[in-house]
Amino acid sequence: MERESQNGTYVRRGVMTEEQMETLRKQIAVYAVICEQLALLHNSLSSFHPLSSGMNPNGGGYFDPLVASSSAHQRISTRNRWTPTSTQLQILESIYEERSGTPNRRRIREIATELSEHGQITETNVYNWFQNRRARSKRKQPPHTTTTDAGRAEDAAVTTDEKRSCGDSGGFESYEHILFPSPDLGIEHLLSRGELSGDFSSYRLT
Amino acid sequence: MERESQNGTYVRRGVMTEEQMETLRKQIAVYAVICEQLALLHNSLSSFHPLSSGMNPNGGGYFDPLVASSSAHQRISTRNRWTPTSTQLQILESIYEERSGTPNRRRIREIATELSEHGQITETNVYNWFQNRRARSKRKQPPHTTTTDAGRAEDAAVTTDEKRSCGDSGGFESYEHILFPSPDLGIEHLLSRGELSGDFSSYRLT
DNA sequence: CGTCTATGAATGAATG
DNA sequence: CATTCATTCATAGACG
Repeated sequence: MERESQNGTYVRRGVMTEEQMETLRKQIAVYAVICEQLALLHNSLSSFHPLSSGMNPNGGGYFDPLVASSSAHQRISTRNRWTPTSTQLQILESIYEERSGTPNRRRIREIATELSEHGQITETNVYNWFQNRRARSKRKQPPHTTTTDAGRAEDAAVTTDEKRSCGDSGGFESYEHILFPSPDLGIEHLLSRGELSGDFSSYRLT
Repeated sequence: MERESQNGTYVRRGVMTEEQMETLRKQIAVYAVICEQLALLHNSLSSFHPLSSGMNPNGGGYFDPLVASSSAHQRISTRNRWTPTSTQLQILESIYEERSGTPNRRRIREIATELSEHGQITETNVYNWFQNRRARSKRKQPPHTTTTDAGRAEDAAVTTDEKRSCGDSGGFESYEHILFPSPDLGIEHLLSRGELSGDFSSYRLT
């Protein structure tokens, strides 16, 4: 299946800041979950009403638990390091956004408890996550202390450090013209046309 | 389990009208497209820092046979990974040699600035380079205990170092791989995997 | 063309 | 907190 990707999807390279990337990634994570849900739904529905999509001819809506994809060589085997599930990540990200301060011990515990419903997790994991998250997002803004930073000014042209440019969170508004310059296939377009909710905070997929 | 319906618009589990089915199918299709878009986008500007205008083989002994003149809008990129020019590499190596210590933030910046004379580079690149360099050289040399390095062969043998590991969360381990298993991510892919995090009914995006 | 290898990058955890 | 370490993922090139 080949996509169109004609002129429409042309994207200017080199215009996205690190922060924008993060926002994008979050959005992607959200869509991933949505799609998973839809996929599951689809699977269960398929048993009643087989669709044309190349599903498992089995019709049961089930799957092979360990599909070796084309280039995937992932081992589901033993890994000791905690890895957040996408759901957990989403929650963590939202929490991170709403309060920039370090969650105190109490808060950490709450978060850990909540997240444990979506997968294995410990308080230490949560703690570390916040530590790292903060430290790493901080590393991208440092050169902004002084206006008379002439010596560094030229860096912007070369290394193009991220410049603070987005203050919103979770919204596409600021980027859509960058992300989807094509007027016929923008996110806003897609969202507004369907019966599906266009707002993340209120969508529900029973 | 059965949703109480006040009017006919509610869906009772297991009983779906054709119309609802159609709606659902549309939703799936729409999300599939969105995800594709996001995936594509991700591929296009994968790297969080702009490496515009490609790698200029300026002064390097290398130049890409594929660099062309930035006309092929397709996905010319995927060439996102920074690759040091030979000149840069030499400098990096020499710096690494002279002070095996840790180049601090300040130093990194200097190096990056200097190397930018010989090609596109960012501080992050330099940072990563040293990071990797150190780690790599450490992994090779340390078995200097000589005689005992025979037992070192089994690296995959999980050295009983069971830290505070977490089992699985009943879902996938890393969301990113689910998201971008391959350039051709589509609903089919999601459907074929059919795996999801078990419960997703209560996540919120705020 | 498929596989292997070197290496840039991402990230959980540890250390000061 | 700021840095650093360790492990892993992903991909560009090399190789056959």
